[in-house]
Amino acid sequence: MNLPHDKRDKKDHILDVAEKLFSEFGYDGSSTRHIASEAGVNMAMLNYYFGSKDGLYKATLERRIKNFREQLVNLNEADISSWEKLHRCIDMYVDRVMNNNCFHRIIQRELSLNQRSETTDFITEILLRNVNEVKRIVEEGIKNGTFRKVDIEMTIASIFGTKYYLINSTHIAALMLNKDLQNPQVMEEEIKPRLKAHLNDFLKAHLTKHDI
Amino acid sequence: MNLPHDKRDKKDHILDVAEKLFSEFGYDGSSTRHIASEAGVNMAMLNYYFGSKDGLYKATLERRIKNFREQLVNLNEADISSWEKLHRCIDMYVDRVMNNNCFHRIIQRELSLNQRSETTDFITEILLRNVNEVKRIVEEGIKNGTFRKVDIEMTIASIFGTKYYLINSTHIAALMLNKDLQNPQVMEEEIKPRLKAHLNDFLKAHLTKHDI
DNA sequence: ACAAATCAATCAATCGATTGATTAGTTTTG
DNA sequence: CAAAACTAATCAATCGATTGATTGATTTGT
Repeated sequence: MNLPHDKRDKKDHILDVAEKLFSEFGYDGSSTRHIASEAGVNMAMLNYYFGSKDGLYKATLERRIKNFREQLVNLNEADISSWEKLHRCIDMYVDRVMNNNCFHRIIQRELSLNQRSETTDFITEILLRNVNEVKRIVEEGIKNGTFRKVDIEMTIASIFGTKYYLINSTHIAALMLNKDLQNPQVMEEEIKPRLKAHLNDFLKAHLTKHDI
Repeated sequence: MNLPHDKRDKKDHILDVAEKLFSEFGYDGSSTRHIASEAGVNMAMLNYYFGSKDGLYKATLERRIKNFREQLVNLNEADISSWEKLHRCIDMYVDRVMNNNCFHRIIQRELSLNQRSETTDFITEILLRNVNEVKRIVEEGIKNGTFRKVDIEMTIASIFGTKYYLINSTHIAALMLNKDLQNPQVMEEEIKPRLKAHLNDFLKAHLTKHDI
């Protein structure tokens, strides 16, 4: 329960706490009272600042999504090989996901609920850009003969699914890897480079045209 | 709202409805009133049959888990190649997951919540068996020289993550694939064989010892 | 064989607790 | 002092759960 220093810090502090609790207990599982007490503020402040619980929820999402948008890079123009594009894309993507794993847990759960809302559509639209970026790179690589012909969509499912498994099935992944995935240092120094290495390694094997 | 014929059918009917709603809205998002009305029974019947909401929840899980246990096959003894073991394992696994995607959505969400409970531990234990089964096959394949040396745990994360992406990120996956993933027939006739083909294809490329 | 007793199944009504939200009043700040 | 920031108290609504009553079928007693 770190006490904030000024107003800006305070709102951000509340958002930090809310994001953490939403990621742990889900939207319905996180009561406004719980969030307020955990953040060390009066319950009414949540409505004062964010209007409603839903407003608070959306605020936690929009804060990250804004950051998301800024980081969107266009690798299309780059005069580099398809391999290099893929390599850089994975590098950026893994960094982004691993550094905001609470946020990604939230949106993952949001997408796994079948109820379609404006929030869901919004998130879907954002994530679809990542998908299409990777898709374009692989398609181009196949077209220019660099890559082997593979099931592109399923390949993408494997790429994105691998990181989903690591950050959304923490319990099992932690037992399997025998690592403490709650520890940020372990994530940063061990898991992140290992995930990058694996994705690059498996994509190399998967996309390379081996002996016919 | 199909009306059941006898008591057994009725309990099963309630479990069917509960499973569907839990998978759609989550545990906290599914009220007992909603479940009861959707199942066409009086609210009190849920407590009468299952003791509590939590009891109903566990009953939905245990019904499938029981089935899970029965399907657990030991591929260890089989006198077949590592490739064949892996192939059969994936085949069984994909079938099982795709045929019970509501159930798998529930347990996946359960694992993504950070709160450890007896239910969580129970599920973790079950799923860990699948992980270890695959792990053993790959380890053995590497040891006897059939497979290339790879990051085993990350490879497993890719296998399980791929299906996870398809059934838990339905919105995005559906847009990416341009398929109706809510349609059971599409899942059965198109997605399932395609996923199997992809997993086998990518694992072949990934685990084969190519030119040194 | 037949009434009495017992049972599981079901219902409407309602319980206390908790939810998100709001109010009216107080303190802080510029 | 006036606006912004904050609080305690309280709101109606909904939550999961329980109650007592009723039904229809089954079992028991004679």
